[in-house]
Amino acid sequence: MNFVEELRWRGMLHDIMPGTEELLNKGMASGYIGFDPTADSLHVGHLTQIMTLIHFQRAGHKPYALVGGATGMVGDPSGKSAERNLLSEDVLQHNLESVKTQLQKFLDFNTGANSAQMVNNYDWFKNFTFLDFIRDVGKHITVNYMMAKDSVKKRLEGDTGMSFTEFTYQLVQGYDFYYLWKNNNCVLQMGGSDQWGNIVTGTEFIRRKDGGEAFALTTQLIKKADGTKFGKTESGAVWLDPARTTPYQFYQFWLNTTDVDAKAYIRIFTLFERDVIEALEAEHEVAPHTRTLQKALAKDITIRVHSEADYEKAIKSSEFLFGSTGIEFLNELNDEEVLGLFGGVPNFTVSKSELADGITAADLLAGKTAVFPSKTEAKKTIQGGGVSINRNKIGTADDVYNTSHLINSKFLVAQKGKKNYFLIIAE
RNA sequence: GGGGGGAUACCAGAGCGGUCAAAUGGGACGGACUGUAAAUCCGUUGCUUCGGCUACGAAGGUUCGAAUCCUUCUCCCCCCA
Repeated sequence: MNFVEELRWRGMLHDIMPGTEELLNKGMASGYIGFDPTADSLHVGHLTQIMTLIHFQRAGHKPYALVGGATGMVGDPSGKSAERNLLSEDVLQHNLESVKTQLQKFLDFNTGANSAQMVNNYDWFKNFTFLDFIRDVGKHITVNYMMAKDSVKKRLEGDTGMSFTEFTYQLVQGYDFYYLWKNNNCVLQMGGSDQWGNIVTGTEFIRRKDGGEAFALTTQLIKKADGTKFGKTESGAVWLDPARTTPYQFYQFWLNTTDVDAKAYIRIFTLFERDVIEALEAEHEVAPHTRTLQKALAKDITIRVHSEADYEKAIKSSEFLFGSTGIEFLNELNDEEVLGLFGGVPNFTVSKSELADGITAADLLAGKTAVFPSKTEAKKTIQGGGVSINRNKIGTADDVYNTSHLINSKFLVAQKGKKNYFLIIAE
């Protein structure tokens, strides 16, 4: 398998330094991608980079996943219009551990010569003094060169300015590349297209300091066909951590992909071979309403990020919530089964005795639970016909609900819009 | 150091003494249509016990009345040195 060719047909390749492909075709090479621990979980936006590393390893090369214990302390200005707040060290440490654990799931760390390896740039930066850094690193790169970078230029032209700290980021990342090149024979750094500048600072530094040669490859920034940002939902980013985004929500996110995007995503986020993908597309073309692509996409990613069992559960929940099964179906289930079915759905608990006295819809959804952030908003949405309880549209915000509405004398199923379900448990 | 401009809701951006909870656009959310798609159209977009309450960078002041005028402060941008 030819790594670059693979990225190319999948539409993932953005930019590649001349000579990179030739080098990789010569035999096993080492390459890396860095992940800064800005949160304690990766999100779907990171998935492209993860896939790139996976392809890299599958093509017989040795992938390094770098976690940015050091770079995370500085803050990458790329793509950011304003200075960011620094994270405290203990938050960073916590994030680092979480991100490491997540990354470990995707690569093979025990496959002989091209086993994946995890490195943390804090290890080589922690004892690097400021004076040593400006003498050994800063001296080789001119400020003129650094200012010409897009990430810097934009901030200098903009009206928010940029701190020296963020300005330095590219040198810190550049040194990472040098370090891995020198000590681990790592000749290629990969990343999203916004990383091109930072990566090239690295290859430039390697050239100027040691006269060495290193390469760069970037992948397309994933965008939706309508130009909006990929990986966001109503409730924010879509995380890989099941505690932040449940497997059901994760599955739903992919299932809701538009037709146009699904064609691109199936290539980027799954490992299906070309003919398999083309067959799926053909099938989708004939009967788009069955959403073949979305289902295949959602299934594959959910299984790889979570598990087969999580996928099965997500499917069961989805089939019930969006299928033709009536709400009465719940009567046939015991409490455990109901909770399982709604496992991925946000749930709230209300006191049964309070419910016995009757609670208005507005109070129930905005006071006793957090389906809505305020009663006003709950009322407005109810007025607009956007809220249901037990699949029945709520007429007015003053409608009263009591224990007689409970399913299995325990549950209420609330819906905000068509797609957002909430389980209210009375106990 | 000197001079000038600015800070308004999620964002952009009007308003420049009352009729302003604040135009307009975007975004977001909801509805109709549909395939849990796209496009389109429609509605909502500070909180509320529906009496009001809190809001236009912060704090004071003038006024019957301030987002709008005055004072001080904070922050940002531009030009000159």
